[in-house]
Amino acid sequence: MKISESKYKQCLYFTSGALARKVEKLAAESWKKLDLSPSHAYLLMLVLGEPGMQPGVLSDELQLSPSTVTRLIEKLETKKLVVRTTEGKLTNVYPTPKAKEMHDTLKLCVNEFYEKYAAILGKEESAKFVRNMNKVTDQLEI
Amino acid sequence: MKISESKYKQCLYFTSGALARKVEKLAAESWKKLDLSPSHAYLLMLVLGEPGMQPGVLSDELQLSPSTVTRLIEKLETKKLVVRTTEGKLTNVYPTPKAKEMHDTLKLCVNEFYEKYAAILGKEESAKFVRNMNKVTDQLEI
DNA sequence: TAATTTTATTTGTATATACAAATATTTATT
DNA sequence: AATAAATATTTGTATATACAAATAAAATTA
Repeated sequence: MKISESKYKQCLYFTSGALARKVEKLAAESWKKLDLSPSHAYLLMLVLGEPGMQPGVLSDELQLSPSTVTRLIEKLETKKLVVRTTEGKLTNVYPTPKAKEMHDTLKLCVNEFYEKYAAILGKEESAKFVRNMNKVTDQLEI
Repeated sequence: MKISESKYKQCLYFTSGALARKVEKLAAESWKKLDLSPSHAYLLMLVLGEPGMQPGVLSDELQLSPSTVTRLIEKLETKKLVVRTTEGKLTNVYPTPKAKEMHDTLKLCVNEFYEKYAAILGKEESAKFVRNMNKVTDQLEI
């Protein structure tokens, strides 16, 4: 059943949830070849772009709670993709050589994902839609 | 940090996830007084509206996987809000008297939630936005 | 009618996520 | 300097969600 046929099609809760789950699935496909979930992949890319980035900053950038970020980092650590160093109350997260080797492939995956949805929604359309979602999300900030 | 300041602000994955989490939080507030999560509340309202509704139909309406619907029903069962009867391969889900007593309050909660986001986003704006999200979600159907 | 396929539902298991509390460190205040 | 407050991170625990496999029943086909 399409969401536009559901009884709750006018409800923001359902609509945003359903969209996120569908996008999640689409994104997951793009990173499956690297055996990473989208969240892990995005975190890793942030760390590759700025080695030593701290959990708090990652949490801000990823719009995820600090505890979630810790959990994501832990998993990437077991995969030997990042290492943590602690000095005082601060933690720095660094990519391993193994992660660095993956950098180009990661970029390709981002691009593949982008091309996939842009092909369906249209480049301009999807860009506009994303901007609109950001606006709404920021407005809902309490 | 606002999502519009994040490095991934142009990414559909992040954008849709962040929005859904924020909306989830907003919705959860509205149902907290009934000690229900939004998903449980919506499922319950479907069952109240059409007693005997089957898990498969609920799964369709809620845009959730069948197994997730089973889990939601199980929880509502332990709260004595629904009961299941099985005949053959079909299952029917019925609201209990306790659930029926809650019906009006549930409707109020839906309304409160709606008013809350409509006040922030504007009635027309939010309706348009929701329609647009549905369109995108349906397009992403694979 | 027997065998096969399809359909409906549940179960086992895994995941991402968050809240609240705990820990540890730094900064500010008195 | 000692105490208090703020900050950064992690841990314990709980949740919603889904996939894949299992179960069971109904519908179709041979």
